[in-house]
Amino acid sequence: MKEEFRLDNQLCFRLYTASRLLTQAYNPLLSAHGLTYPQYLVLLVLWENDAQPVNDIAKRLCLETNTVTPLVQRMEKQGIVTRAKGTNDARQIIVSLTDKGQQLQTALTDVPFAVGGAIACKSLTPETVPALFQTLDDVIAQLKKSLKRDT
Amino acid sequence: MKEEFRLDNQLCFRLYTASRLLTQAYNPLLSAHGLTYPQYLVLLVLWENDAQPVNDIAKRLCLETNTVTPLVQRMEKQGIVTRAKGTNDARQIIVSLTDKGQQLQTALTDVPFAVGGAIACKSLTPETVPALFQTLDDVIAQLKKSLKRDT
DNA sequence: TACTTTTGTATCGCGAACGATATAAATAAC
DNA sequence: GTTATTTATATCGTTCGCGATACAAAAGTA
Repeated sequence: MKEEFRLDNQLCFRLYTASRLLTQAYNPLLSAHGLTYPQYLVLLVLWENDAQPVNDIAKRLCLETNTVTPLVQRMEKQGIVTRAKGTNDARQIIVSLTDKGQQLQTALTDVPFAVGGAIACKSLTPETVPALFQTLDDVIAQLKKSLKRDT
Repeated sequence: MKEEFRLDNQLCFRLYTASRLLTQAYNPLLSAHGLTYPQYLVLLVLWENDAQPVNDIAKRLCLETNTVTPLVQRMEKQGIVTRAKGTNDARQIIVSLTDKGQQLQTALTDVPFAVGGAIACKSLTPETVPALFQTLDDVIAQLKKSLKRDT
């Protein structure tokens, strides 16, 4: 059994597991408002900048448009966002928050704190978190480059 | 716009993105052999310990059995593993590697190196990686505790 | 022994993710 | 100005991931 194949030596498995479990921690908080985690991400994007085309949302979340399109369509059905043809570019679909979508920000105020509580551990301190963020950002940037190259 | 809602302050979004992109880096290497990343994880588990019940595989990967069952069924169809009723406990399904499943380890020898190359960046050094692993393991352990509590 | 509870898999349904493909609008090339 | 190419979404098919549920085998209890 080669060392490189040991599950405990895999960065990807750790990221995969941490991501899934942390998403699960969000779940009860979000589903109480009829939301999924990816839908919450779309809300975070729109709360920062309302009225964006599908493509911009996808780029911001590093997702493909064929993931974002049905995601946003479901959110439209729930009355959280509206989808309207772009005026400058008729190909674009501009996604905007409805009042309900705006108000969700207030309803979800305590979500970041609740999740922060669920994840709090001695490895996550005001001193270590910035380094962790930096590392993950670096890895993400590097992967974007690598994945772009062999397209 | 509250600071806690900024996408750039979210640990979960970073983990989610890093996990997805790193999985994408595995994809061309694995799909060349008809494998997906979760199937590769099952292989890693079985290469470490062959002939395990579905439940043990699921626990090792922090997945539910209703995710692993169909995953393993697909691998059985591909002739990578076999599924047999347990002898001690007739409820268990013991998943074992076929010859083809064993041989895949040789065929995939260079996967860890190729992925290592795709992800190599200045934030990942022999000095920093252990700390990163430790932090992620800590976060995962903490989340397991938190998620178990409110069941 | 009979009855209840727990445990191990499996099935179902839905929402992601994403590769492949389609379509219309915008842009570039000629 | 017509044709070719690129760009922005959308649709389709497959595989996860997981909550809810079903069911049989095992373990515990009366």
